[in-house]
Amino acid sequence: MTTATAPRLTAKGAATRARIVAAAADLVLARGVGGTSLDDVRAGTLTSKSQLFHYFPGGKTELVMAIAAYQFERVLQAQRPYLESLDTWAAWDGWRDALLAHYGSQPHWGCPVGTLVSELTGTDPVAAAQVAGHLDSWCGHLRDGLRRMRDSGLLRPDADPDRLALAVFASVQGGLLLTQATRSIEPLSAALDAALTALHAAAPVTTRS
Amino acid sequence: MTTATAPRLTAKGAATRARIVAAAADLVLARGVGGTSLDDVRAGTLTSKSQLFHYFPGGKTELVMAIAAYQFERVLQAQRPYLESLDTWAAWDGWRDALLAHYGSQPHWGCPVGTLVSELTGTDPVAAAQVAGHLDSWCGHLRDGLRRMRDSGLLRPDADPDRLALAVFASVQGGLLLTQATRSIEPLSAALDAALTALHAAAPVTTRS
DNA sequence: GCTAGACTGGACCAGAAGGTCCAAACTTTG
DNA sequence: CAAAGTTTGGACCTTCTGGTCCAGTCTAGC
Repeated sequence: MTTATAPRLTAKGAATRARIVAAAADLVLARGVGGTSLDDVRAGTLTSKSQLFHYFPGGKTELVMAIAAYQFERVLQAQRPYLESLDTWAAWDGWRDALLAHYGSQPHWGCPVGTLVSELTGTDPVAAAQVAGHLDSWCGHLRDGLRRMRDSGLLRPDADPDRLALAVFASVQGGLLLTQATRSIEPLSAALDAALTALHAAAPVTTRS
Repeated sequence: MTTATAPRLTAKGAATRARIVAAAADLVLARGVGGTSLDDVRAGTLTSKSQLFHYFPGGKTELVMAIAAYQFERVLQAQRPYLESLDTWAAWDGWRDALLAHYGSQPHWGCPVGTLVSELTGTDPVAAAQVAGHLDSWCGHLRDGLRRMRDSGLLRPDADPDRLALAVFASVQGGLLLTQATRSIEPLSAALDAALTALHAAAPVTTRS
């Protein structure tokens, strides 16, 4: 739904659209949805108002959704290839390092997807729910990894992968929120370490990484 | 700074001001700062525009700061008396339950302070930093408790209370973010459990709650 | 090379938002 | 009770914002 994107796109059109999304994503990341006007986007992309509505007939909402998808993809990319195969303790460590490296090197802090959801729930619950789907998909990768680890005996049979995944993901999001608030990577680092510690606590006593 | 509140307040004036803050706090909690106009506040409090600027000469920014302080106090209240004496494992369990009970019973989800910081950083970094001070103060209580626990031997001497506090607090904030996104208390519950598990992992092997 | 359709520029609009102002009503206090 | 100061109402202003419209330009395919 809300997928009534422009009639058809030429190569040039697709490029322009991509340019708009990329630039707008940075603006929104830095200043939030409410703090970014379409005029800001226009100025930042050297386009005109009509182009914005040509490529995003749904207006600002549709643009924001496109930004969310773009940022989500970007964040997933930063966690590859670990995210898809969180089957071993080593993979989790690699994942942790990749996350820290990614967010530590960014000029802006905070999770591009999490902040969007937080801001949108108040003004546009429908859009927020859709963006929240990305969060769930992200969390799903953690969940899948933990399930496989339980099946392979790396976690105790009585461990609850769903709940653990939720907890680890909450640590990531919370760490990023504090990272944004304090302008330091330290909270994310501490949160990830503690989350992995909690994960290890669900391993059989015989195992140890 | 930014403390140039109205000249002097009569009892009646103080009551009006309090009424404005309380009602505006609910509005902002439900719809966000950007989603709440001064006209909304005016309508929701049965006041006039001039009163808003009479009690908050700094305009919307000052009102938002007052809301932040109000919500912060409210959240602390919900964690009392545990928050001030997180010296024992039992206190941590009580704190956990108090948090879950508080947020589970609220009509709106999400942390009133955390979401404010997240939204303000983009538009008003100065105000955001001030509100972030509340978060730090909150986290400070956790930190102090953990320090005392290390001193009393409930945590291993090599445990890092500051880092652990940061991690637990990140779990709370992240859990609340997901709680807001999924409209379920489950993420907060899972996050708190995992955080406490990580805390227990920093206890001497002889101790066990 | 011509036509249909995509692409672009920018003027324009209606409404909302934050904020100002002034005059009236009420309280306090000497 | 009268002056000084607080409290309240609401009209008004300016700027910004998302969104519309139309007229021109470019591009692809016949």
